[in-house]
Amino acid sequence: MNENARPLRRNEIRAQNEALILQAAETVFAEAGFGGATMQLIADMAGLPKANLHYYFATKEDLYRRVVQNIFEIWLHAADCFDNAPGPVEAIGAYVDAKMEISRRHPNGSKVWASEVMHGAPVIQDYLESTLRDWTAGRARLIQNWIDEGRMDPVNPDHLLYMLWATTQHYADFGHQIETLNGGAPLSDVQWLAAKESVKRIILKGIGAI
Amino acid sequence: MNENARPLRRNEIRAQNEALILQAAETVFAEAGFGGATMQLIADMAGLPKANLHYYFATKEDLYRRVVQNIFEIWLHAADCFDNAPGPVEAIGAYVDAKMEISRRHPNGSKVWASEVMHGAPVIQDYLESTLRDWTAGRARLIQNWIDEGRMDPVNPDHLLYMLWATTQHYADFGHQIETLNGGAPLSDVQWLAAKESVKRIILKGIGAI
DNA sequence: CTTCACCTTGACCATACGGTCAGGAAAAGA
DNA sequence: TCTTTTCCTGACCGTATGGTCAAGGTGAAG
Repeated sequence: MNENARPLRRNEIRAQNEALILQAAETVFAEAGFGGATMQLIADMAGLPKANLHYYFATKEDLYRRVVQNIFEIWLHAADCFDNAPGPVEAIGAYVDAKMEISRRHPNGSKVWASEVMHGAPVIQDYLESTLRDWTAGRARLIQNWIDEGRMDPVNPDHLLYMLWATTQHYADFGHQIETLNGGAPLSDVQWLAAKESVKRIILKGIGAI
Repeated sequence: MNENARPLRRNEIRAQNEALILQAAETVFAEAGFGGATMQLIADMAGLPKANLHYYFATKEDLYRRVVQNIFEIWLHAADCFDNAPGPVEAIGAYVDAKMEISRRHPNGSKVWASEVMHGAPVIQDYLESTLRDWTAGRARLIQNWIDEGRMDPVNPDHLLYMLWATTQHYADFGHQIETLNGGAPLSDVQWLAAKESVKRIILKGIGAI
């Protein structure tokens, strides 16, 4: 860090180090889980002494909480495309694209999120009960409208949303399994495109939107 | 354990205690992850002293390995319905039913499996590369045959399989999230049925099998 | 230059964890 | 009955972990 000679300003130091730590923490938490992650490992990966981590983040849980919150932001943001779309084909298509892109670009974030939820969401239960619940209810209403307008089959909106989450996040959370089945190589650009198209095609046709 | 007075025979003792420990271990590993789980916690949940765990399972990793292997057995067994079915509708329908039932009856097992894969499959990598790869290749060939016979759309068999895994396992791995969005209550019998039918309907229609 | 607030870090601490072991209890076999 | 094998467990050990702290370094403000 700070390879060039220019001394860093205060704000830069703080911002840069926090980002560095959060990045390293996301990786380590994703690879080892909360319990398996150690502050020492995160510190090594960030290239800082362990004590410095505790200067910026008081406890391991604080650090973890920040990591999870960051992911939740990204996660929610992906849903914007859902709102400004004229109909189910565009909305769901764009949503799948966005979430697949997240799975590809932020696989570690997705894993941390999955791990957190799997362990009973000890840290972000309140988010689930407020923000996520509201978001889900709103999108379910949107879907119901499309159904009422005859633009898609009468499917259960909740289960459709679960299906969208499941299929897209699977490519991040189970990326290692997919990679192994792909002969040990990560999916290529072409394969990612095929995955996206597969998911979109099957779901959109499955709900009678195309 | 051994509530009635009858003394247990050797074989019974061993079998009973191993089962007790494996059951407790599955729960704890699912709730806390490998790193977060402690032998003490597993021992408490099994109602045995910690030293007794190490009598039956030498190390924490041995115990974990056994838990994961048990799950893999169940997982693979669910695939039997795939083989003896006359066509895609029956095969995929039965497979979804079976996997949804596993998600409902063995949510902890599914979580441990997911956790293991998410962390790079340190313990069961060889299974992925042998048994699972073979299984997947065989099923993909089956699907390709159905496509060639014009019994379903020309979809990518691998991505279809991923979709089946993702959607069904989601109900176990993200069960807590679903429960929260369901007002804090577990899915009822009716809701589980609706979930199954939703998944089957969308996928089967989505691949042009119905 | 001086002062002050912020940043850095090696050394340290208490605790909790995985694992060991010796010695006793209980069942199986003779 | 006596012997052998298996099972049980409290007490213990070395280590690794999350977290603390005091002392020193460094950019900003006057």
